[in-house]
Amino acid sequence: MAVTIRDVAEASGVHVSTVSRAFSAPHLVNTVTRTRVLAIAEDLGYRPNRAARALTTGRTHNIGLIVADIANPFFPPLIKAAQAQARMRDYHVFVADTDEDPQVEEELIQTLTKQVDGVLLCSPRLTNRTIERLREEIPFVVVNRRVKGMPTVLMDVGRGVRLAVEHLTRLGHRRLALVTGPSGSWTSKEMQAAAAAMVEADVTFLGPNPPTELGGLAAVTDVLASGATAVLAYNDLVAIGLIEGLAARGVDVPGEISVIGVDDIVPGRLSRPKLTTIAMPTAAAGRIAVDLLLQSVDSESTGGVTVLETSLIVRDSTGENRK
Amino acid sequence: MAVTIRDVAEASGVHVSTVSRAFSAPHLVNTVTRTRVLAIAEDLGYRPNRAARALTTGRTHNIGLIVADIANPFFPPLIKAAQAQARMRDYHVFVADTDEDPQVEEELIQTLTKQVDGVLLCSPRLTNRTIERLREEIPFVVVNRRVKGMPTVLMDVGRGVRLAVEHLTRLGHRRLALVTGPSGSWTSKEMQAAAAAMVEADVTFLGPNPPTELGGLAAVTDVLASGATAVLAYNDLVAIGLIEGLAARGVDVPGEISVIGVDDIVPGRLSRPKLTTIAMPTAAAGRIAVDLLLQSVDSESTGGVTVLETSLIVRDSTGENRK
DNA sequence: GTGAAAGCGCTAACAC
DNA sequence: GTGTTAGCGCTTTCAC
Repeated sequence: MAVTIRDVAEASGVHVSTVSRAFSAPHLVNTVTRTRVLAIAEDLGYRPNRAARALTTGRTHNIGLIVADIANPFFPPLIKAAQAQARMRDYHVFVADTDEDPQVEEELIQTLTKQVDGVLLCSPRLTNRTIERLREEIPFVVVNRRVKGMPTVLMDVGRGVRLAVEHLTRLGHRRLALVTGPSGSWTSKEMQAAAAAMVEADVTFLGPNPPTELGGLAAVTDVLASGATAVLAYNDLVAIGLIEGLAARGVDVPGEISVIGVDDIVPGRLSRPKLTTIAMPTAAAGRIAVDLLLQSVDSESTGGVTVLETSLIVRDSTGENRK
Repeated sequence: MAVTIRDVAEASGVHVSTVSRAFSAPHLVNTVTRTRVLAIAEDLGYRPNRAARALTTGRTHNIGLIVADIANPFFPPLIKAAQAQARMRDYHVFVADTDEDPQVEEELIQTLTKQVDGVLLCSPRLTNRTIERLREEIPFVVVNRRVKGMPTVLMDVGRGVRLAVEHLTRLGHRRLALVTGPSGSWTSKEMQAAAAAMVEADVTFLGPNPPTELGGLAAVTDVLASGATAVLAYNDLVAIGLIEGLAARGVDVPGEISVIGVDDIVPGRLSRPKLTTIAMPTAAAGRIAVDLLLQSVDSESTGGVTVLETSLIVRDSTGENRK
């Protein structure tokens, strides 16, 4: 077995409680004793057992991060940032993938609950009811979805949509299409609301669609039928599918139709034409969500909504309306 | 506090040890008692505290997964698969990102060690010495690197290279360039060895290069100077950078130069021309690595190398040599 | 400033 | 088949 607090105590000729204090309440122990104990601990390669500590303190120093799909390019930057921020604060993070299945999501939260101080829920598929019920057992922070009374991190896609529409109208586009996402998506609703409020352009809504390349591919016919000269897609994956589908029909992007995505995922930067997109600050969202979570862990904080700015990144998939 | 084993014991009028057994050794307890206890536990919403359990059993039912960079598109499918497999076996997984920093990597292993039964090291940046030393404290499985005496999961990129070269020679290419990766990369060495062994073609080695789009972009001049009509890149990111750089010089892919990548990441499927690539079975690697790890956790298994097949996916970035 | 003792939630001999 | 007891590694009163 690994070296325990008792080994350190024996080696330094003090009681275990003194060793414990040397680590978790240094000011309570004589400087000389402390430095000696710490030195011996270091020497022996002692590391406090966090799980054992958690048993008495009630703080595991772990958090859970639950996402719908790790492999969706939208999430990795968020996971990376959340994990980095957690590490900065001396927390470890369990990452779990629900495969978009609400039942798995609930099960995961349940089994994780005893081992973490809080859970980050990213784009949860659970009902609000269920989330509120589970909230009794463990603090949450929700990302990318609005849940009443719960700390929430949102990205202001509405602003991005306004910027995008302005960008397009400046390029002479008047007839726009919005290829929406899944019907349950908060982001999709926000986009629709923002687009509908714009008077500069005439926007047709096309959807709902799966939030994937295939979703975009399948929407091409409708887009063409709509007569729009510019399309705003639910996300970059859909936008890429759209561009691909248009190319297959011999329609040039941005020559004949302009396309804008949402998210700013890596493939969008790498595909050609490079995608103009509404950038979602996913890394910032991850970082901030962790801060909020740790904060709410030791302060019983009530809900509160943090909204992060989005921005428009103009690349090569948008151009002047030539019709 | 949440409901504990003691609450269940009281509510069911049995001793805690009976409740414990009802969960962890069901066959040792009378069927009637067991079902009653289980029912009451369910009723109370009791969930065994895994951390407390770990204290006595020595099994945390957690594993650690350490990767160099979560945001690198190569890893998410691996993480996803590993996590899914772990969940199937009732394990949770800590995911940590080292930011390519060996020191962070070691620190992470150290602090994780007490909370996990084993660690999955993906493309570790640590020296073999260090890994072997840390091996004393916790079981490892290493992915994507060869470490003596340690269970290892490798992907046979050599085979992929052979398939790629055959594909290219069949298309009439005789002068090839291999844009290598970072000097320390095991995969890069394997690729060089495999390419050097092919007699059908004349291969120029260009590198080392950073394993990124920028690395590819920067290698364009050398590629052009080499006179090669086809290029094999260290990975898809490099290949995409290469294609981009060639396009900037007015060189058409695959019209004038063919390009093949390695990995089969999402952006490669989405970029245009769609990338011909040597597909790395990352999901399978994650799944199998977890199995090996859990196996070695309770069997003191000695090292052993599992090699997974790669394959060539022909898409649109390769074509006939017209020179 | 330090030691002694109790206890966190659970499992694992050992009795009976 | 079930209760008793001890103890996993640690923190936290409470004495002294």
